Amino acid sequence: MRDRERQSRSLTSHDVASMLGVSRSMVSRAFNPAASVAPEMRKRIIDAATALGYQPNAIGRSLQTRSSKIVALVLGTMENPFYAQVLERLSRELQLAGFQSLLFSLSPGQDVDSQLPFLLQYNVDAVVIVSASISSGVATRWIDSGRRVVLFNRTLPGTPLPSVSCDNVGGARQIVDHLVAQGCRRLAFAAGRKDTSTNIERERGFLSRLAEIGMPFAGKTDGEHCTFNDGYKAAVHLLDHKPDAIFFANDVMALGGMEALRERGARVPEDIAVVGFDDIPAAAWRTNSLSTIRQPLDQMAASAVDLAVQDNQGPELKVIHPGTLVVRDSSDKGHAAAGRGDAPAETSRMPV
Amino acid sequence: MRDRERQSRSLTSHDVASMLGVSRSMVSRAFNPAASVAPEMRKRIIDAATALGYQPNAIGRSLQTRSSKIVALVLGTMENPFYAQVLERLSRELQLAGFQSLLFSLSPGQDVDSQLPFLLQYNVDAVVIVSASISSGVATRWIDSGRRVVLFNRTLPGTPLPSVSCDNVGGARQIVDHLVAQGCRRLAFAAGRKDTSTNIERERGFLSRLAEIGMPFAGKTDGEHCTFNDGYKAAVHLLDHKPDAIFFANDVMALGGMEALRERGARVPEDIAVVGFDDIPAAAWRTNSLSTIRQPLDQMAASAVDLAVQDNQGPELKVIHPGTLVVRDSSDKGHAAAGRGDAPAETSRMPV
DNA sequence: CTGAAAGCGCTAACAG
DNA sequence: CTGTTAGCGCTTTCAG
Repeated sequence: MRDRERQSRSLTSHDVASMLGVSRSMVSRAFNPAASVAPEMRKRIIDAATALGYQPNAIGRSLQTRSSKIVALVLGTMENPFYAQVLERLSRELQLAGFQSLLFSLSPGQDVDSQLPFLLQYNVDAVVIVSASISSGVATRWIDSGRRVVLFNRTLPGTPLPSVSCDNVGGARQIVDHLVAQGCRRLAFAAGRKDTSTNIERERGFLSRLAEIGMPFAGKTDGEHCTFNDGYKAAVHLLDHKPDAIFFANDVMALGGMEALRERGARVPEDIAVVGFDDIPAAAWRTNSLSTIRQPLDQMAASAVDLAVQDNQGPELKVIHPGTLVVRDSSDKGHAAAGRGDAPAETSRMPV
Repeated sequence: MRDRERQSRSLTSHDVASMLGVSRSMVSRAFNPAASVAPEMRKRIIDAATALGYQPNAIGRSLQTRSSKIVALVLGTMENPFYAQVLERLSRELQLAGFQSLLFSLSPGQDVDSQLPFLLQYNVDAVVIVSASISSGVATRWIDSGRRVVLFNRTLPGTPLPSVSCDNVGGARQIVDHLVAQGCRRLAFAAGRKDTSTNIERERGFLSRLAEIGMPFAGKTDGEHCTFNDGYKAAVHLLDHKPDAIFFANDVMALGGMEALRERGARVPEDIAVVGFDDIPAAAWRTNSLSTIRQPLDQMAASAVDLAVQDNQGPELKVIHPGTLVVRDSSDKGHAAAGRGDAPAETSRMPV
């Protein structure tokens, strides 16, 4: 239908400009909605550009504008499927806002600091740190360099770094109330990594709510990591404390824990109720049917993108989204051993 | 210890050059190992640069060299945890080779074509397409533009696009042999999406091996997608055919299928053996203990990076890595109902 | 081995 | 509204 170039040298604004007998500035302006250009002029340029297959070169533009329209996403291991979801939402949300995502996958043990020079080299407009640790020294150097840093599901005490996270404290408190309402009286907590703010907050919420209602807690374990295996081991240890409910720091651990419980002959939820945190896809699989706190990923991703690239330097430097308690079989004594339908239990009962 | 700038304007090669009384060219050369520079001169420059905190700006360099040192990673949804692993390995491998990864997460139904203009804008050196469909028209346009396109776990018949994948046909054949050795005689196949090459190849291997050994197959289902739910439904349907073994097109489906089987009272593996494909982390969880074909991700990622950025324009345009059969409880009739140890079954028995 | 000059592709300030 | 001019930060001939 229309001609198409076959040369490998890419076109420049000069090419389309000279073909139309206008200046390079005009084709630049034509692609900038905010620039004032005669409507028919703009149309003529855009038409010619599309016919030729011309697209403004982002590298050239970045050099001039000092903005690459790229946001760096830094994350550690993705052993926890929750982070795969986070990554997906964040990058989609960024695309919607006209940004691209540069991915930095850190090897275990490696911290952000070592990769920072590379980020700087690419003039990224902002950095979203998802599941990795950053030292406060580096963080302030970043802020000084004028770039924005946003922490996702992490907070860094002592630095004014904007962050967005789920209400871990509130979620844990919801869980306590739910378990107590189910008739549980001996609640235990299986912690993940001690040095992550998510884990610390979930534990704090759990303990504080228990204290408020005057109920002693049955026991807790400290974990090295947050894996299926850690959950398994935690459950084995916690069995010594004879709990009637265990709150695991995240879903992956809870799944491991449930397996241990089943093997030891403890029925879930009749003998021991189990609740996790995150609402990963596997939690909804009816094999597991794990009660959990659902993190509002879409809203969290949107907030993160706002903080990273929108220039609403508003007051909300720490955005906290409430999570939703999703009650499934693992903690629902009322429905325990009730009849099951024909389709997998992807739908779940929500609390009233 | 050493002084550190606190200005937000970033340093340029000019800054360090003028401080040392040399030309900008020299500092550029100092950072290029291939350039000929007097050793002590290079040291002087590098020292000054590090003291100042100077790093060459990648955008400026890209403009000049026409190489951004960025590779685009295109992928669809990450509902299947296998792709999270793929992403992680690919980006790590790229970093090792000195490249950064630009991530393109496509919404369901969206194809690569629509995002292509953006990729072009950033002068990415190559594109690795992981789990998405690309039209052959677009593919050839890409090749014409001089950039390299590599398909990961996908092939696009009719185009000479380099690809790297696991030996799906061979893996499926291994599975048939294994199941037959276990005494199974009525093998069924639960397919995933009909339009993915992985699914097609796995089915072909399965059927061809059955034909070779003269064994009829017990039945198969066609899936719309590749989810847990699809596996569940497939298992329900396949039960009508009274199979004694089911090969699911991937692990996620197999997990869904096993759940359906358990609910219907079919014991795994005693009544029905189950095998998946991919070896996602959840397959090793002892809850599931799913036999599967492990894809050699590290090697596959390395190959993909080679094809994408190394200039070994060798003959191997289609790299196929063999998978490894991992036998776990779900297909191991010999060990079925055997005693279990104290630790989760992360280790697995390999075939002799 | 080093310096000077040119230019990658683009946008923005300044005139008209 | 449009053209001209001047760089963004870097590498790369080309001379010396």
